[in-house]
Amino acid sequence: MSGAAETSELYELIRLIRPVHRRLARAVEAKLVGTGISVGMRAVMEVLDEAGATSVPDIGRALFLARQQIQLLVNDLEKLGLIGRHPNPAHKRSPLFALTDSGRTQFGEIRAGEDADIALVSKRFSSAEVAAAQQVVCALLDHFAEFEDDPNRPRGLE
Amino acid sequence: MSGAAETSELYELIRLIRPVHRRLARAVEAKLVGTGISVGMRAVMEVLDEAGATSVPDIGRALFLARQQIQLLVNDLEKLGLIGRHPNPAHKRSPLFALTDSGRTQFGEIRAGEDADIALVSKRFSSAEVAAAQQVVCALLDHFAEFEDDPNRPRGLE
DNA sequence: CTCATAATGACAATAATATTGTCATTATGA
DNA sequence: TCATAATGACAATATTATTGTCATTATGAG
Repeated sequence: MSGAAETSELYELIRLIRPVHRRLARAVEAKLVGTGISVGMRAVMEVLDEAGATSVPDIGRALFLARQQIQLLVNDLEKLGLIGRHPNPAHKRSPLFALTDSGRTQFGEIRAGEDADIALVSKRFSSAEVAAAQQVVCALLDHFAEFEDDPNRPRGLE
Repeated sequence: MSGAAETSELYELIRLIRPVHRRLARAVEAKLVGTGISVGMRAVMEVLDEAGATSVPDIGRALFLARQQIQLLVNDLEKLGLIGRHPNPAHKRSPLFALTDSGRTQFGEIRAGEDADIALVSKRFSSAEVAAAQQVVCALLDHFAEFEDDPNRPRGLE
């Protein structure tokens, strides 16, 4: 095993984050043209597909976004019939939202199209390389949470 | 060496990109408070620090941003005296911009502060791990360029 | 050299995303 | 019971990014 990485190596990785974020967003957007689904709406569908019925604030926490932002996306998704609301046993005013059959079908098609592209890249790398990338990026996410004034974080004593 | 990565592994990495981008931007921003320098202006300074005197369109290409965006940032940086213009032998109307002494000093201080944070993360990983991460993310950047309608790309025949 | 084409600065408008604020209502927990 | 936190709803704003236009200057093909 080689020694600790140089700071400059990680810095070069960080410099790639903004451009790659823009390009991924564009790629996702390109596959959504004509569906009436935005990138944000797709992100909410992703959470619901993975976690099942979820409240608006919890979706926000999963996506590191403010609940106000999520509320708008959820409203749009409900209008399109892609998600539906269900009683929340834990909170009378805050319903749970889950994908409808239509929503699940459409999201599956979207994901299948995306995976076709992702597979082209993933096959060029070993499992270990992708895993390392994920761990490093995840560490960045954790470390730089210190500057986050997350409006959704559960408030303890303060 | 293990075999090719699963698509799902790379997908999980991709899901981290947006949140980590936001957090890194916030972290950068936090260190710029009080300097009058924005994240965008800092990005331009980074290009000039690395590449030396550069024209506005070339800065845009380096950052994958439209020249119109760069022009605004460059105007602001010039007003602050952080960059200065120099004649461009290759183009009469398009001057080259370079960091002034003041700009170079300030950028150096900014980078030093950033590196202190980055070092805390980089020391947790091997050089090979960070290199793998960089290669994977770079491959994503390359691959998803297909959806890019880059307004700055040099036009060939079309 | 001439001329069509591309690049550039400048200005403008818009869109998309993200952030912040507020308030009435409902839950939660001490 | 009561102070505190969470939530939906509505609103405003900020930031970033994108797109459009036009006059001027370069560039390169012929």
